[in-house]
Amino acid sequence: MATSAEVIRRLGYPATRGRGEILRILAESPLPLSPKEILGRFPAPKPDASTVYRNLSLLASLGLVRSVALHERSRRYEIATDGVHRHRVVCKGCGKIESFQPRICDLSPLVSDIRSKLDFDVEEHSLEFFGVCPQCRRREKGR
Amino acid sequence: MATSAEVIRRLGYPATRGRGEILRILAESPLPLSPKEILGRFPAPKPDASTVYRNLSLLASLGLVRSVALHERSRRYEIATDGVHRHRVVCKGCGKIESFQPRICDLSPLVSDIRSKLDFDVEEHSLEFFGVCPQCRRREKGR
DNA sequence: TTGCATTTGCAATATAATTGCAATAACCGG
DNA sequence: CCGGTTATTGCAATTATATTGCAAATGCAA
Repeated sequence: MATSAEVIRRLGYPATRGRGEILRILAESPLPLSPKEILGRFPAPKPDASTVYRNLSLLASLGLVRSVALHERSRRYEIATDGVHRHRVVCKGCGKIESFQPRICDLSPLVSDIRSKLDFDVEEHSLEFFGVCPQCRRREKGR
Repeated sequence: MATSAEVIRRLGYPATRGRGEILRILAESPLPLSPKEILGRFPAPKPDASTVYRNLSLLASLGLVRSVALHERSRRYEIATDGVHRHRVVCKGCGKIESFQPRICDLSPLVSDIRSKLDFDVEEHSLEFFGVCPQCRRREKGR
């Protein structure tokens, strides 16, 4: 099994400490993280924030991480584990985020629809759910 | 049919010029717009940007507009026409955005999955597609 | 038309992301 | 393992996006 350093090098870029740490931090997180959160989890010495931003852009362009848009001010990122596809559920009450791997995620009817109507080749999609978590539901009922 | 001013008033807020214009601008746009683009389409006298931000937040909390996250630096907004459900396709090459109304959008298997695994009540979802538009596909092939 | 509550414009501030440049770290060949 | 080359990093400045306090202006019900 290839280490993340090997993967980065094979793609033609130096495997610096920051790049390895970002991949490790994201791989260990069940939730997508913002650049600030990623920086917060760096072991000392922490790099500059600009380094984190630059590396996230690079890793995203290499397809090793993906950005996740949850209608927030800041972007989040998650590890792009090959073949593993994840979605998120965000609680409208408390903002809690849960990530899950769907048993099934068949959007092919939609993708064909897009193909025939708009002539776009769809390569990726991003699907997020918004709702109420069990805790907030109880709180709402209590009122 | 109720005017947008009536709808806003009925929800308990003064129907100011800015609010009406935002709803009109979004209703006339086939694509979701950023706050800056919305401001750009305002007829003179243009309001301050802060007014646009404040009103977008208010209208979103009232459910009259929805924010759309396309992995960009800024959020976009679209009109929340009752019962009409839309998705977007973004071209990775040129950034072109197309909006479409799916013939079918049945995510109920996923919603039940979320219900049983995470116990969240899902109320909304957000589904975006990323791919290559016909123009960019031709450009790529040409190379 | 008047009075009250809310919103607006303006300026200041906060937060997120990007950039230029000199110092530093990573990598390759020997 | 060592030096030379190249890319990256830290730092500071800058830009873009969004938020806030407050006095003046506006919306609207009576």
